[in-house]
Amino acid sequence: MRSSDADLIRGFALFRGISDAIFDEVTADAAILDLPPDHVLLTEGERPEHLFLLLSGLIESFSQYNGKTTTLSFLRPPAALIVAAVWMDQPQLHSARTLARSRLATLPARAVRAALATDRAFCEAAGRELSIRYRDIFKELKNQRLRNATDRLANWLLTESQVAGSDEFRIAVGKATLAARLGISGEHISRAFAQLREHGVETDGKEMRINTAKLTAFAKPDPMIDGAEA
Amino acid sequence: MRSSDADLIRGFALFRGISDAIFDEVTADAAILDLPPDHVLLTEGERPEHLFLLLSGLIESFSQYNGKTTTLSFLRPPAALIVAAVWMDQPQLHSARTLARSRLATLPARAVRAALATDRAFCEAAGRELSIRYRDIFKELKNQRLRNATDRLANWLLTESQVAGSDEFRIAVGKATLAARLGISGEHISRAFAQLREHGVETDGKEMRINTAKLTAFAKPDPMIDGAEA
DNA sequence: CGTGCCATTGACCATTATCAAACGACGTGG
DNA sequence: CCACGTCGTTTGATAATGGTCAATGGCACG
Repeated sequence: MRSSDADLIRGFALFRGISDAIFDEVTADAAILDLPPDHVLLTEGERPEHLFLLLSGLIESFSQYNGKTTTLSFLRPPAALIVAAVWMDQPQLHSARTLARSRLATLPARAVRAALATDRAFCEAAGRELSIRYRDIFKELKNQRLRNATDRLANWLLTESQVAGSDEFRIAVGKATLAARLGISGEHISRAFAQLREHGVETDGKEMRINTAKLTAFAKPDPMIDGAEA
Repeated sequence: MRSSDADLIRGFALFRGISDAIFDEVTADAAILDLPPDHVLLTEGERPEHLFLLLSGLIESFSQYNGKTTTLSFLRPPAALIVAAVWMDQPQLHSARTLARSRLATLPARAVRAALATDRAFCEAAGRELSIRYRDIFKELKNQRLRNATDRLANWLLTESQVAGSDEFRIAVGKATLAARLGISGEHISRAFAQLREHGVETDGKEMRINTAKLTAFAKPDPMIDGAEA
C-alpha cells in the first residue's frame, strides 16, 4: 500500500476519532485493489470476507432476482461498502461492480469485527457510517414509492448539479446505467429526458446543462428524499 | 413505569450485553406511552427528542410527499424506532402511527447519544440494531424494484405464515393498510388476492388459509429479499 | 469504410392507478 | 326485528405509467 493510500484511508469517516493503535490493527492486513471498469467485486449472497473502502473511482451496487437486475446505488469515494454485512457477519444483500477504473482498500472482516468488539470510538464511527447508509437507502425507497420516473430523473439531475457546483456538468455514466440506477428501462429514460427538455434540461451525450430555477420548480426536491447524508 | 416494563425493555437487543449502570443511565428518564389505534407519534422532518421502543402493539412508519402517502414498514415488538436519526441527531425521515393499541417506551435522545459516546457495549448493540434495520429496508427496496404487486403480496403472506407458524392465520391489518405497506392501491390488492386464489390462497376477511407448497412455488421467496433479519 | 455501441423512436403490451358503482357485514335507532 | 347508514372491500371501466421488441440513427474506433 502506498503511504498516500494510508493517509487517504485514515481520513475516512469510519476512522474519525479512533486511536492510531486501533487504526493500525484494523488496517494491518489491508490490501489495495486496482480494478478496471465493469469488474464485479462483490457477489450477493456471499459472506463478507472484507470490508471495502472506495478510494477512487465509481461503484454500482446491484441485485438480481428471477432474471431481473436492479441497481441499488452508486457509490463514490469516500465510502465504505457492506458495513452492515460485515458487522453482522451475514450474507451480502447485493453484488457490486466498478463503473470506472477504481481503487479500493480491503480490510479483513474478522479484524473489523474484532475492533468493533473492543473499541468504542471505532464502534461509534462505524455506527455513524451505517446511519448514513441507512438514511440514504431509506430515502431511495421513498424516492421510488413517491415519485415517477421523470421526477426521479429531474431530482437526480438537480442533486448532481449541486455536487458539481455548476448548472453545466458531465454525468459519469451512460444513460442506460443511469436508468438502472433510477429503476427504469433504457428506453424509458430517453423519453424522460425528452420530457425534461420542456423544464430546463439540455443534453449532449453526457454533457448536461440545466436551468436550475426552472427544473427545481418542476422537480420539487425535498430534503427528506433528496441529497446525500452528511 | 411498571417493573414488568423495565424487564421487557432490559430484554431488548438494544441492551444486550450492557452493564446495569449504563442501562440505568439510558432509561433514567424513560417514559411509557400507551396509545390508542391510529395515533401519530412521530412526524417526518422533526428532530428526534426520544428513541422509541415498541413494547406491544403495532406501528406503521409512513411518509408523505406531494399529496401522496406511502407506508415504509410495519414494526412489531420488540423494535427500536429512529435509531439512525437519534444517533446522527438528524431529522426523522418518516412519520409513525399506531395501527393498534400500542405500548411504547421513550428514552431521551440526549441520554442515548451520551451513552453511545461513552459505552462500547451499548454502541455495539445499537450498531447491530441499526444493521438489522438497514438490511430490512434494503430488502424492501429490492422487493419493490424486482417484484410486481402480486409477487410482493404472495411473499408477504408466506412470511406472515412463517411468523404465525401455521398455514392458517389472521392478518393484523385491513387490506387497504396492507396495500399501502406493499406500495399499491387498495383496489389493486383486491385483484392481487383474486389472482392468488389460483395459487393456494383462501381468504375470509382477515382470515387467511394458504397452501404453502403451492404458494411457495408461485412466489419464489428468496432469503436475500424475504424474511426479517435476526 | 465498416462495425459496434449507444441512444432514440415507434408500436404495442403489462402493470398499476383512479374513479365510480355495487356489495356485504355490522351496528344503531325506530 | 327490521330498515338504514357506514365502512371496508370488490368489481368494472378507463387512463397513466413504464416495459419490451424492433428499427433506425449517430458516432467513435479500428
